[in-house]
Amino acid sequence: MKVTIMDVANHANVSKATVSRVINHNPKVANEIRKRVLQSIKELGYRPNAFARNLANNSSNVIGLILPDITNPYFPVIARGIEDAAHQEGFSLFISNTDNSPDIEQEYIQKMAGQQVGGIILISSILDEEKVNELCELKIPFVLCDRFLADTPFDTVSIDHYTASYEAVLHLIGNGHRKICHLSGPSLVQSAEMRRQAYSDAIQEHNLEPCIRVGEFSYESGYQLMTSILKESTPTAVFAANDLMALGAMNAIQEQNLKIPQDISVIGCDDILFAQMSTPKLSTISVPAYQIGVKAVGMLVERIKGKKSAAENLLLEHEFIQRES
Amino acid sequence: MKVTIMDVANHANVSKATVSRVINHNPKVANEIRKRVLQSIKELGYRPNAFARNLANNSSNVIGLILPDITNPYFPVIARGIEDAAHQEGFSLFISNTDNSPDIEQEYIQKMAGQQVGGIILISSILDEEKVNELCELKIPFVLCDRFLADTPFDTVSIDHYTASYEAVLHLIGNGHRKICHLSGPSLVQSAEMRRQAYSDAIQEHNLEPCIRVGEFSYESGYQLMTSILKESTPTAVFAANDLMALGAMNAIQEQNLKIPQDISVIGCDDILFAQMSTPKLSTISVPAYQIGVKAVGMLVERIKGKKSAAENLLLEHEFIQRES
DNA sequence: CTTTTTGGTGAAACCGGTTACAAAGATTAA
DNA sequence: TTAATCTTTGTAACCGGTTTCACCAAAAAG
Repeated sequence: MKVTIMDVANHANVSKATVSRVINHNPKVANEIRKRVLQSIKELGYRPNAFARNLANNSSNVIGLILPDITNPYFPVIARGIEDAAHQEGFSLFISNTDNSPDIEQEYIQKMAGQQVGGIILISSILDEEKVNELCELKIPFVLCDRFLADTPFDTVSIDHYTASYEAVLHLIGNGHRKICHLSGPSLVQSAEMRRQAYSDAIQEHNLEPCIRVGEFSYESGYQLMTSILKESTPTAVFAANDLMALGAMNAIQEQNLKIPQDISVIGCDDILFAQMSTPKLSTISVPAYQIGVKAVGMLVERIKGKKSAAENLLLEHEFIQRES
Repeated sequence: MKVTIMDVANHANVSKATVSRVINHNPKVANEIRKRVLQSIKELGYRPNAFARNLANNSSNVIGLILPDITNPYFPVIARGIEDAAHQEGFSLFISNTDNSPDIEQEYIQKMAGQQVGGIILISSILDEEKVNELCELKIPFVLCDRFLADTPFDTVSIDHYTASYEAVLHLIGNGHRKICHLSGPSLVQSAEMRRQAYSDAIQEHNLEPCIRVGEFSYESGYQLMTSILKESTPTAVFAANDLMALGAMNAIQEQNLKIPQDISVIGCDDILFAQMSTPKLSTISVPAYQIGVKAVGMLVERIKGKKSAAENLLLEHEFIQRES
């Protein structure tokens, strides 16, 4: 049988109120009694029931994390940052994968809301106006991470995808490349959209020929898109929307016995662990994923505690990392 | 203000009991009234309070996952399997990283137990007798995943690390290798221990010279161990305790301008995503990580529902995957 | 030596649900 | 027509905590 606060109270010969006070470090409990209660708690192996507690003070110490796919190497780093920060703040972490499906995303948000999470960190696939309104109606704190609409009423943390990508493409152009392709992510994903836009703008401003292929944020997709490109022509550089695609593209390029970077340069984005393990090592845009997670929790907790009013839009620093590709 | 069951009851002109019945799909509610209640729920945007619910029926629909590090590419796959299966079964998922620290592990187990999780899936770093006893006293269902002591009172899911590793080493020996090194994981981690043992046994049985280096389950560690080995001598094959180490070792080997597999063969373990992306592609032991996760949830849920008595020890099939290394 | 203040404690209400039980109305059997 | 039964609904107790408030004893003040 479970031991309840009542058992402790009886065992220590006090009322449940007193036990509760001891648990919550309420200072106005006589030292002697406090000791007795603590002793009883030990002896009985009492653990307060979190449900009852949360119910009584109408608060929750869990936050939810909804992301596309923990299996994609970019996200575990964010997740880790979130988890570490959350535990630091005394929160537990729910986690859910959406596979970029708006329906699943919706379902999980509802589910978490129903589970009384204190707030949700959302790395959303697709957030349109309508969706945002729905979220507002849930009356739950949200922090949007990594990707989102320009004008949301929520707190956000991310990097400046546009500028980062723009710089990367500029870097290629500066190195004399004139035929630069872009492997883009799913057309509805905001971050993919911004990278694509940055690429287009940079290309246009230099009067170059754009070449965009849209696929998934995966290794296979990168491989396939690149293979299909190589069937038609041979660019001198590729800018991929993320490292996984870049790695896939590299594989496709090498299969055609082309040399990287001599024949084709490749730039990725995210700087996942494996960017530095590939041969040649992948040049990429480094994203402070762990920090994004940490900051997201910081903002969310502030909002949960009601310390914030206006929505904050935080952009962290990115960095172009020149490696061997 | 939050909408409670009472608000709904008033709005629909019934008692809270009836509303509760409607929510729980209790069949004995008149159709007309059911409709009215459902209507009110919609209109008021009512969401039942999970804390109150769990408190009332003294049950929890969340399970906890404690693992070493979600950032290690092997674990997200297990985690994904767990998450998918958990949601399928109507459970939510808590997640925590221990970094292989027994203390942190202990802390998180306590925390989850205090959060009233229905059960815990533990991918534990170190589980000795004493620790196991502590877990037993928590009176919470546990499923041990991937690594554990031989004789635990808990359900377990894993592969046969020993046999898998033994076969891999045998494979190398069969290919004529006589100088085979082993890069091992942390000395206290059970799975590392079993792989090491399998290596030792296979080597001894063929009267070969063992060569074991102990490190971390990381890329850097693999790199360093291999570098130090190469300073002393040049083996013809390396069996690494996981793919990350194998990849690190490959990097070290290639830096010395040695060819894989011509000069040195490398075998890893886990078959992480990047095993197939490296050049050359890494030969490895494929572990059904996703399935491990799924099975773990299955067993845990059965136990939570009290459908099991004896502890079950499940071993899933592994497979040696011959690639290019 | 009263009177007021202070500090510590317990009784009871409350958080938002679930559920055993009683009761009322409708239906069926006698 | 009346008794027996079955449905459907409401009342109230309960889950395990937190917290307000009243109360009492001891200390401080008058």
